[in-house]
Amino acid sequence: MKIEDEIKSTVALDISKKIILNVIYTQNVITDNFNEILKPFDISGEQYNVLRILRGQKGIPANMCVIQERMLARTSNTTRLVDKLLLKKFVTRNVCPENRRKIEVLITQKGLDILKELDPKVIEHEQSFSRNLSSSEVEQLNNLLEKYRNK
Amino acid sequence: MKIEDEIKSTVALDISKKIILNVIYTQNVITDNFNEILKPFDISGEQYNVLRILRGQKGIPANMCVIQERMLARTSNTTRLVDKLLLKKFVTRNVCPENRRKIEVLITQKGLDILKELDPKVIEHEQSFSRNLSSSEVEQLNNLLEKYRNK
DNA sequence: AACAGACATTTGTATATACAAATATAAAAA
DNA sequence: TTTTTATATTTGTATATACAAATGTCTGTT
Repeated sequence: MKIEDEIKSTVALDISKKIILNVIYTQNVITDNFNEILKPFDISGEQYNVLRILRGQKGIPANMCVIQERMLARTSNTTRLVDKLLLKKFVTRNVCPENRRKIEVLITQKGLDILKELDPKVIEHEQSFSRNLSSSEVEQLNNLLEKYRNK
Repeated sequence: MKIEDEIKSTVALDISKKIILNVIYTQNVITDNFNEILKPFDISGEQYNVLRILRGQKGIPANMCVIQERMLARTSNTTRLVDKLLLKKFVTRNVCPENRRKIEVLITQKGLDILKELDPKVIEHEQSFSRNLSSSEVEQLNNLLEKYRNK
């Protein structure tokens, strides 16, 4: 569906505006869809994102800065995000012995387990969208987005 | 900058995942940038969006449903959004005389004025991104996004 | 050792959002 | 006319987020 129809626009849109709306709207579709997947697991998209970062650390503890700079949306509150994960016992949190300003966050087995359970659903989610495009179109879309956003 | 670098990814990403991250990240860049523009005007992106919808009505009152279905992100709380605009006197709100379940929302002159002041800044914002692409690439990006998100 | 400045994280507060339940009105059915 | 169902919006509550200020720790300088 064209973006004008999605937002029931009555006037013709400038192409520059159309792209903006298209990117925002597409992101909404993706995340709404993804939240549906996460809902039964009682975990938010941001929390999932943090767990993924921690798994990617392969056992190396991550401190708050590291988590923050790897997140998609730089939130101002990594602390409370990790709090939630701690409550659910998906992570552990300890003061770093070498530098006590830092916090070492690690994913637990329980955290790894929930990620493992989610993995196939997440892959299916990702592919369900890219299946709409040919493999060269997928490449193109990636390149165009990267080129587009660079200020 | 490539998305892997933006999120400091250590592992190679699957192309389907890369697109997702690229769309989300690009949307973040766009909205962060846009919020900077809005900040001095003490108005949020959502509030701006509602004002645009109301201006598009060209004097025809909009009720809550209409506003909601034209918004990019279907928020569950149009009421409180309109409340904020009402406080700033950017809109008026009245019970619809024909159907008293409905609410008629109209943009005020003050609302039109702030939009007018924002117009050139918004256009510059939109174009600053699309200037990175040729006109055929802009078309392509639009088409690919529309094709991509359709489930 | 004492101090200044930088760094990493946390907390306070105000605002925003999500979701469910509640209210109010209208239209249709019994 | 009363009851039921649908529609439109609002409210309550819990959670999330943004931004600034505060806390605790470290490093280098005097």
